[in-house]
Amino acid sequence: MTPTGHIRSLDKAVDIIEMLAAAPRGLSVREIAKALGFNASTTHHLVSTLRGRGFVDQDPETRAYRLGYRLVSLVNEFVSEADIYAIGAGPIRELRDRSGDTAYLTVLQDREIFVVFEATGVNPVQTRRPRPPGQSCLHGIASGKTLLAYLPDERRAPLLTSVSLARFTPHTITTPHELEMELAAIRAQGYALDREEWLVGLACVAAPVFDRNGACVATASVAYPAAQGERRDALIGMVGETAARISASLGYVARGEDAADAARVA
Amino acid sequence: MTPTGHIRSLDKAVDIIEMLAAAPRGLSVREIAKALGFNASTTHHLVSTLRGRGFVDQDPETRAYRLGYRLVSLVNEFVSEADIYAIGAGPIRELRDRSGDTAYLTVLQDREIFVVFEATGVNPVQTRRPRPPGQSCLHGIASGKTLLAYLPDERRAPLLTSVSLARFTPHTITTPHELEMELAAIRAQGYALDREEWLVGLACVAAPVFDRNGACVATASVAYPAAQGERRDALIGMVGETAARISASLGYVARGEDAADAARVA
DNA sequence: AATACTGAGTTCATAATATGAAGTGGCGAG
DNA sequence: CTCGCCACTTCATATTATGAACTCAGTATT
Repeated sequence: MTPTGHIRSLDKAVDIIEMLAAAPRGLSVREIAKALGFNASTTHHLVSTLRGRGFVDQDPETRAYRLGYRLVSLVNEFVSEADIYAIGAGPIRELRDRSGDTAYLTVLQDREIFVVFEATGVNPVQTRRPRPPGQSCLHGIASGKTLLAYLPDERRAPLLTSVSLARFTPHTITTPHELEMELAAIRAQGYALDREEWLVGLACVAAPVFDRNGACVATASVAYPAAQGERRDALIGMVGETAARISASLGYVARGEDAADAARVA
Repeated sequence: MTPTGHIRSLDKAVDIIEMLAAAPRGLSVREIAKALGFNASTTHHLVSTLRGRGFVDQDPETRAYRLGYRLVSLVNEFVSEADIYAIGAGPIRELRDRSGDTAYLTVLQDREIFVVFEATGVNPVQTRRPRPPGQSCLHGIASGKTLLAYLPDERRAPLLTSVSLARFTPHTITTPHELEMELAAIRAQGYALDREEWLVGLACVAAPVFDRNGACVATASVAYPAAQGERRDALIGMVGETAARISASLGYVARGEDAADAARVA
């Protein structure tokens, strides 16, 4: 169970940080110690060390501890400097390792889909075809449909009217109405499928990646042989987890209602 | 020097986290160990423990370590749930303890200034006066001027035209032009002063608090006897630090140019 | 007003554990 | 093929985190 060289005191410190993160109003040493089953003295030493580094703040009057400004600013500086590629490559490779399929990280640039990173899998699927020049394929692949689905209305509308809904296979969506229905379905379920719409024999699953402002800035996706239809649900799960993880690394927080929470006042 | 019960391994882990936060592209175990002067094995144990908790991510191919999604999401959840009061009260109390003066945390609600939290100091200053009903005092106090100064133009303009620039003392700013000049100066220097503009004998220093979107959502301020003019510069420093710290806790990152960095692609 | 709680922070002997030198295995360069 | 580099593991040992008991201060109870 325990990996080699697990450092206990650090593990405890992480427990404390996790606990404090879930308690915006702050906690006393005693509360932490009791909840986590630590000795009060040990807890105090740990918290005090964290406080010395600004990872934890203490209210000088109530003596309650709370997540510290240093930790918050550290993470936020990291998030604002990190780019999609640096953060996404690792999880996409893990997705490839878990699924065995080729996994992709894609973004929308201008009106073209762009593969930021690709981790080639061991399962053999043909995923490339001669690219008709000037023809966008946003409507024919899972990642393209995902990027379209989560685009703000004012950007999606012009794109939809100008994009040619070229047919690639018998399954390609070729009418604006069908496409709108499909995009709505994608938003409702949180992932997109490609059922041999771009290349016969090729199936895909894609899920949206959000940044800290809740904008869909990328997709995670895998391509697998359409013949292995029974793997679909498992892949949906994996792709969703991967996308959620990259989103979290970008500072995305799933919100209940709106984003105004952050600025609310007691 | 070392506070009681300083836990070394945790301190080292914090060093590692700080280092990783400054390296969005990731670092190898060796690089970390060399830079921090740790044994490679020790470093590996620490990093491995952090990885086990998701505080650090490892690229499965390059094996480079990077700040982990769990840590990022933890902090961002904390930030979006925490409110100004919970985060600001501690630092404001510390400001009071450092300065000896009464310290305030204020916000703008509708068109009125509202004291979210007040830490009463030991230095005696009269800070209250009979409040003329219906009369706003945004233009007469340091925190009010700060809130006005950092308001987006479209919100400031209507407020400035509707606010009555009532005179409270001989030093009160009473013309729209003077006020505009003052607000510009406040934005340029990053803090505001009140030179007996509201109450004779009362001086104030205020600095803006920003949230993660860069909006000024509050101010930190202190009130001190105008007779102690020589303390002004020291107070400006303290108030500025306090405000910066609260801003950092709210997820604010001072940005070089614009806020689009977060969404940039490699 | 005196007493008993409760909780933060400290102390210190000791058991527990992080440490780091040396070693393994895997990968890439020459 | 060999060498060197690096992530990772091992394990004996010295370092260090641990926790029972304590102090101190504030607050509730009698």
